[in-house]
Amino acid sequence: MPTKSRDLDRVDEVVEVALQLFLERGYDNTPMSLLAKRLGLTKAGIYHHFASKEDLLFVVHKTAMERGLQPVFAAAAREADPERRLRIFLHEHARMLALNPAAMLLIREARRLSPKHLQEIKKTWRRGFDIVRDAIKELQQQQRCRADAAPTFAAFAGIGMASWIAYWFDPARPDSAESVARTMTDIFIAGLLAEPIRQSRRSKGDAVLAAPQRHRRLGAPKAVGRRARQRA
Amino acid sequence: MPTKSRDLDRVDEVVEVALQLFLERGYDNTPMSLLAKRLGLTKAGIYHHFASKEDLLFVVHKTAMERGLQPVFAAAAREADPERRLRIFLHEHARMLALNPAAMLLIREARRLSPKHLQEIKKTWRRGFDIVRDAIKELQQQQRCRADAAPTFAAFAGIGMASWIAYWFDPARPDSAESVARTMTDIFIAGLLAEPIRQSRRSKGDAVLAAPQRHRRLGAPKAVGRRARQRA
DNA sequence: ATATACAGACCGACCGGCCGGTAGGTAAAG
DNA sequence: CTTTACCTACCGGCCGGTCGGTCTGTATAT
Repeated sequence: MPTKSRDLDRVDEVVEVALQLFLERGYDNTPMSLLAKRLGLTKAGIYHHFASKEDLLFVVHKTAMERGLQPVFAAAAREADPERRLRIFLHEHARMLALNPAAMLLIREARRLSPKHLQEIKKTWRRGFDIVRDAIKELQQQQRCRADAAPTFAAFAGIGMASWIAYWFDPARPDSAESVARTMTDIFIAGLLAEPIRQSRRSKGDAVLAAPQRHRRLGAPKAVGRRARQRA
Repeated sequence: MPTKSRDLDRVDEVVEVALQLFLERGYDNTPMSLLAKRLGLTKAGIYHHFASKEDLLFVVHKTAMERGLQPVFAAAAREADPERRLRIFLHEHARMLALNPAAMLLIREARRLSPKHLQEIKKTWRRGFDIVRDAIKELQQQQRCRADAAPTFAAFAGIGMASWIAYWFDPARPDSAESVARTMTDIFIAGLLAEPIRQSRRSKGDAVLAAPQRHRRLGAPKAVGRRARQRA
């Protein structure tokens, strides 16, 4: 007796399984036929609910954002003090990524979206970034943190630190999520609030860094070639 | 007069163009036929040099690691003092990712490698991670930095902060690479060396964080479903 | 110096299979 | 009788990979 409410669930069900599959195998490497099989229906059945594969990816993205990022933004926005706001954002962002690794889809598969859809998704990312950067700006205006760090770079540093969690955190150990989030937030905030100590301008450490080692971008490496060993 | 040396170059040439293409379009989304066209030869021509597409990806990976990561490791390994070693590693790592965005392939496409190849590539990543973690451990043993941070988490924090650069840095503005690297390194080292100030155990800021907001992992969101608007 | 022999680099044509997507029908609910 | 939610059957095209062969440069025997 599949009625109205049951049908609505179907769409969410597809999104849920697609999210999982795209996450495990990657969007490009996930055929619609496999998704259909996992759902116990056929490709045509899915295309009854979604106009295209890319459209499905977009809905998956929106769902993941709503579930993962939006609560983090909301928690931070409630706080007036910039230091605490920053702390809350980074802490919640880190914890979210540790506990909800599905958020990594937002990082990995965003570029498979059509330009128009990508733009919409990026708008949300931007909102989060602005929360962090503005908090840092406020702290600088109130002379409560180092002035030698460009807010944009510092913001990317904090967000990146936390975002990287998705790449290494073991979801089987959710107990340590809190500890990881705490450690990262503490280090970042402490580093941001610290005096720029620059230990005795031109120390030995700086000397090494002052000699900018060139990075080759193109050009011949030694000899990487490996002949094909087929039809042996 | 294409002689011996010219032929060896061919393999590198393929790797170079493949690197570029995999980076721009993604491994799964790059047909061998396109790669062939860019090189001015045919698919069969490529398969004369490489046993399979995955094999090519592996060689591309090895090349990118040799060119991007290895020099960073080497620069850090030369330094005896753990603080300066850490500083050099993070600084060079950040600068490398900003100036050589091709390194992002190592992050993005690693999981398309076969298990055996993936394992080998991961070994190199691990070496870099150990350099950072060990430096932090040394600093703790010498009581030169905060003892409340697990070296593993702190290491991931520092590396993540820098690695994230690949996602946002604009390669068209290479002048700011140095500044970005400097900012991130400064913040991280300062935060690591800082006293764990934990402002008055159980302050208001902590209270918010102490109420761990649950993250849904699965389950029904509000109503994300969008009927397909095809065959309108 | 010329004929012979071989090897590596490469091409045109092709294959089996999969992939995104669709046309047309069916069964059930309202 | 219409709408919704599917399914069966299929299409055109692309994709990784292969096969048989060709061309070119070089090494060797005479």
